[in-house]
Amino acid sequence: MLARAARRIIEAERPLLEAHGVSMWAYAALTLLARGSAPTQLALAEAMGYDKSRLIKILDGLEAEGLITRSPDPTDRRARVVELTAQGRAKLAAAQADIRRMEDEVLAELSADERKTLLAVLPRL
Amino acid sequence: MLARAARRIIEAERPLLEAHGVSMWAYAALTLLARGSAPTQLALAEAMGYDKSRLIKILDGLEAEGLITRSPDPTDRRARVVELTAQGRAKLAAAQADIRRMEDEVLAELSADERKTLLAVLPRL
DNA sequence: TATTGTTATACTCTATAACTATA
DNA sequence: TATAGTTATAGAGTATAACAATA
Repeated sequence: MLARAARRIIEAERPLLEAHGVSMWAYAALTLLARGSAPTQLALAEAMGYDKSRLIKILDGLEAEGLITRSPDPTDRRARVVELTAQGRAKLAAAQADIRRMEDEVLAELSADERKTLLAVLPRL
Repeated sequence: MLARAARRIIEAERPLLEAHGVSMWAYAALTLLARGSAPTQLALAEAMGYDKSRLIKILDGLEAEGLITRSPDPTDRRARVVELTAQGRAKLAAAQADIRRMEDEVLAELSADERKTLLAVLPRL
């Protein structure tokens, strides 16, 4: 049931993200970067539950579009600090607005109590 | 959040299913066949949200292991009726028991009310 | 002509191991 | 020697179209 619900949401997200020209994983990366809790590529990959080697081409694309910057970490020159640009923040905000709208439509199928419980429970699973 | 929760459950399922020698999609097929609501291969594929051409090798495997039978539909000789064998039912029951145990452990993290609401809400999403 | 099951093929996604540069 | 980022490659998963048999 979880997988089915997740697939439904992902399918609903796909056209919205495509309209903004970002893939699902790119969107996930932007979202986590906006939180600022994953400064380095490895930390970001782990936070996303993604592989560091697969993350590279995602970041390559985002960097080429000017949505993020990669700069060497002064305290450890092996590592690279990934940061959102102003464009990146704008793109994320625009995409998030569309997705929130879609999510609100889906959640409207539930009662207020159900919505509350679902949103409280999901992060704990 | 949905995708993350679904992934967690799927990861927890993987070793259990492997111990029984069935893949995730094979398990899904067995589960739907047990309900008897998807008699033909096409109906089964649609019920699983899977592609009919990908389903073939799943069924090939299940048939080779003696867990299902494929027989021509007398009313439409293009179609094949897929049915669980006694072995198939036994295999499914054994796997389901392990998975239910795992699910109970996960759900034990929630309160009774939360469990009830979650299980009522998920099928509707 | 359309549909069921099947096969083949191309394409994407994923996992793994190696390489570099730093530590 | 170990780690962060990168690259390359092989394998699994997926999508698509074509085909034979039947409707």
